[in-house]
Amino acid sequence: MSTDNSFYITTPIYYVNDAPHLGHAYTTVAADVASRYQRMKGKDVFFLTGTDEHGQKVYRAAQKKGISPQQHVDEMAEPYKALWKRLEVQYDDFIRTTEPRHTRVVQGILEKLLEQGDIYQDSYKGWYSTAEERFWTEKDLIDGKCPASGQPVELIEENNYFFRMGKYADKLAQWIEDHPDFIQPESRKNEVLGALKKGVGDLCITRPATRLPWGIPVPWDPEYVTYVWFDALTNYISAIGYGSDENQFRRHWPASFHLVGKDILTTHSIYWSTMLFALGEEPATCLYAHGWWTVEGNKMSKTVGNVVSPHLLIDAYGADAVRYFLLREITFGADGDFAHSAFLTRYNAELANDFGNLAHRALSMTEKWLGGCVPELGELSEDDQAIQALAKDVVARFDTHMEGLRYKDAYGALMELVGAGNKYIDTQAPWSLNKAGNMTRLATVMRVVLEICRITSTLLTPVCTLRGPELLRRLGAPEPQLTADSLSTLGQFTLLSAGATLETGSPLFPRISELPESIASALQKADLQPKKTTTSKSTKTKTKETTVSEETALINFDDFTKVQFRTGLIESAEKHPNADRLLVLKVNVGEESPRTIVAGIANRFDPEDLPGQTVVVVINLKPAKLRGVVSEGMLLAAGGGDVKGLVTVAEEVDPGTIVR
RNA sequence: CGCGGGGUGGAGCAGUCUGGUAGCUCGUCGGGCUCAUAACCCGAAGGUCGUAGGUUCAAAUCCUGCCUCCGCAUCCA
Repeated sequence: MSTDNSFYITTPIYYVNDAPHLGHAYTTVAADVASRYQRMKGKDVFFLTGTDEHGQKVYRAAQKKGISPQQHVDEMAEPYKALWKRLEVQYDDFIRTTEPRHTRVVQGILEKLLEQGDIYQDSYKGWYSTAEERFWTEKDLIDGKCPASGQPVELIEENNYFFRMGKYADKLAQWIEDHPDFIQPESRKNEVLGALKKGVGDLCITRPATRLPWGIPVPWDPEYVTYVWFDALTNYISAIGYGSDENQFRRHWPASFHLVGKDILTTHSIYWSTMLFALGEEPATCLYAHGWWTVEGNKMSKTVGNVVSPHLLIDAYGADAVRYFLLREITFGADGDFAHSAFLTRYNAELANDFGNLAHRALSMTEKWLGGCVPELGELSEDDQAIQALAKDVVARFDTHMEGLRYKDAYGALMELVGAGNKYIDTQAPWSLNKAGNMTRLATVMRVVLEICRITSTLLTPVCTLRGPELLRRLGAPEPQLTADSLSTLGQFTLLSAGATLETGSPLFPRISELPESIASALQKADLQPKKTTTSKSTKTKTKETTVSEETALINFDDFTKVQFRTGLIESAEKHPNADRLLVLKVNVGEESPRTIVAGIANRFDPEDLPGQTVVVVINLKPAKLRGVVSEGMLLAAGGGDVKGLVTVAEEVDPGTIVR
């Protein structure tokens, strides 16, 4: 059993084949801030992240590059480590699932579970697509073919090993009931309970090595390798010495928090918890599922994602600001939108105007009128006592919120103190005290403000890892080392040492008045309008975006003439019977009978609005079947994945007129 | 009947579990201050909390129906 002083927090291990993006950064920064805060409080912190390195995709990517899978994953793990460094992420360990210390543990667990009868062999039957190298269920198939490739599938029956997950389902349901804080946020709890109610079968945990050569071998049967979840989830204990260093393991387990994206909550709660039950261990204290970011109102995709590439953000705004925004902008657990305009607003309002400016005015007034040293704290007035009480209250509330990973609320509380500090300066009017020559009172007032800066920057240090300590240094305050006791004294106005030299310096968080050039051009490339703060809903959806982007490789005129365009008159349009985004159109292109054309424009157009419109059609495109309907051509439309308008002809022309 | 999340002053959100004067940030308007990063402080305008009904002394909050938006999945020739 871990001690009360232990704080063990994990991120998911990220799949090496993917490039790190904002989502990865979000989870990891959240874990980092929590662990830094707990470390500051004197907890025995262990912060684990890492990479998931097995599987078909990795194997194939390595083959493509002509290197060994191990070489490949060695290379691919680096971008993660590099990003964490730039983002000021301070993990205690970075586990990779190809490391012997991990594979050994997985194999050990397999053997243990086999021995106690929780693993058995059975046959697995399914439709296998050689082209896609994966199984499909009966209802996935389209016309009995592979839905992805259209290639034939075959019914394969193969033996595999199964974990008796179902055996532990009831225990898990009970555990969730008995531990109301186990799954956070609470709204997610019902999701998991719902999944449990639907029934939990056993889990297939192997694949034949012939098909999946890149995985952890099943120790007693070299014909098989361990399949993804069983391998990956085990990282949370293999990294802390399970099966090898009992003392270390007991010191940290059970983990305080597993941070996961909401998409992998169910697997984590069900697969992982039942695995732990089978091993005779408790699950983590809390499984926290956070939400997803959209970008400028759009879901993340490759192009859209570039707009918020973590490196781009760090270059443009710096790690402190990025970290702060991620945790401050949205409720941890809920979804949120990353809009650069919102970023600037948040940064300017809170870090630059409110906090940075508070520190700057405090330091420069003290320098100007009191010789640039920490002044003595005199007798406290009523106002002083009020703000002192607020400071203590804010520290306490901040702590409560941080313990529950309610970052937004924690920083909100901190901003209350900052606001109170600004107001305090205004009401005390130190400039008047200076003019009146009331230096004793002036000293006290400035001391109070400086102490507020100290308190704020101390609590901000876990998230603003650069400027937080920087301000403390300028205040002549030592690096914060809190203990459970000192947390209660942190809010007092007596911790700076009178007489210590202050350093005003340049503003800590300079205002950013314009969207950085790099961001603006990324937005343009991705064809995204930077959201204006005042844009109303109606204009947002109706605005026609005409930006043309994409540099395309040049083609010959000959190449161009290969594509035949004709005008086409839409005669009818109806919804695709089997796909939400598709419309099935009959289009007259000057031939005897109209063509059937399937178009992915259902998001934009209602079927009844289309008949009678003249559009431009590619007529010599190879017919293709889309969700069961053959499409004999293609409509031209403006917009990439997101259709914005059809290409039409201004003058009236007959159907079938050549377009070039 | 695929799964899930929303609809709260101009914008973005909190509050909904545990009914009881509707809150925060930004923006707008007016005023103040001058130490400061064109910043800070004060005040004001602006919402019958999507809609219809129900329960209740009392509903943003509980119940039922409906409308609507958005993710995921199938899918964008």
